[in-house]
Amino acid sequence: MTFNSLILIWFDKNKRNLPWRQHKDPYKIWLSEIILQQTRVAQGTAYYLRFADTFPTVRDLAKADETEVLKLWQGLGYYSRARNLHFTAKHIVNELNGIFPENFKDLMKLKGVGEYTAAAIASIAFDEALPAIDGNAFRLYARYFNIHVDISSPQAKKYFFELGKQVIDPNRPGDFNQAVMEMGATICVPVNPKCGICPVNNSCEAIAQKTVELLPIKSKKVKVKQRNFHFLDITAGEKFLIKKRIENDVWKNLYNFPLFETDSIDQQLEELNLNLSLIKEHEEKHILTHQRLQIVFWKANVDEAELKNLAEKLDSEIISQKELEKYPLPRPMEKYFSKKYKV
DNA sequence: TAGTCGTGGCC
DNA sequence: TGGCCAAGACT
Repeated sequence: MTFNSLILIWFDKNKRNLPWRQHKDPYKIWLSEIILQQTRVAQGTAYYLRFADTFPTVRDLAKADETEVLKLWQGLGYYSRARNLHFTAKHIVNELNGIFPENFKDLMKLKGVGEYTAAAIASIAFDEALPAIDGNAFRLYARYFNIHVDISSPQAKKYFFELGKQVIDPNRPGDFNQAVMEMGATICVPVNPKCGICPVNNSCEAIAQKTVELLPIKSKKVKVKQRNFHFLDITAGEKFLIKKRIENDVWKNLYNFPLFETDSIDQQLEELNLNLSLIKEHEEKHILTHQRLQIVFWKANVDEAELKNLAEKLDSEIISQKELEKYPLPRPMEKYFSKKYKV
């Protein structure tokens, strides 16, 4: 039997019952694909259910404020996905008359939709026979065909896309793409792949050549930058300061305490002529893909007049605990508050 | 095109 | 523990 018929048979028998597989609504397919970018099904599913429930149609999403969308996205990471999701929803409603693009070429024009996502939506929602090449597809194809092309090289995408076009099942392109991904996510996993129960182990070239553990080849390594964050929890009674992150940096358009990024918080306060007595409340390191953040939470109790004064100086807002439900927060801030207000 | 963007799970 | 990686896209 051929590669595609074997994995489709396997998929029909073993596919997981995931909520976005219950319909062909392109909006919901798009929503699920954006949420699942660089995200495991186990982590993304709850977010998908919340979004689908809160915004059942693209018009509902377009009507929302970006802050509301980011709040619902809080904790999922890669927040540009949420910003682009919202931008694109408005674009579809306002410029495309609320009609979702129905082919790969037009889907590619949407912000936040690249080759993978366009192919996934086109194949799943509109039966267009184009391969969706994600990390799973790279790995499964690299092993099955014993391909030693560096998947972090620019040519790799094109190479695997062309390969995928040759093996995709034109009658069931959406199921084929999902079968490839599901195989990669559950059988052909990066470490200790389950070759013993793999439906294509008889014809897998990497098994034959004993190269399974070597593939796929990926040369690019990430450089990790070290940063020191000092968050200031400046409170007067129930109120404290919070500030929107508008710069192009991590957590853009989310909110955090007034922040000083410095080796010496004392020196920083002196330079700004701020006379604050700070108590170290909490310290932790927070790991991001390209950054290692050393975070210190400082607390300062002030009176209401001083809080107002500092809000102006630090370009911040004054809010209270109850209002936090509207403010999207980076994970460390979320954890800090959940500890602070714990019963 | 190389760097950047989160969080969590696994070994 | 630390490194790797996940249904990638943007600049």
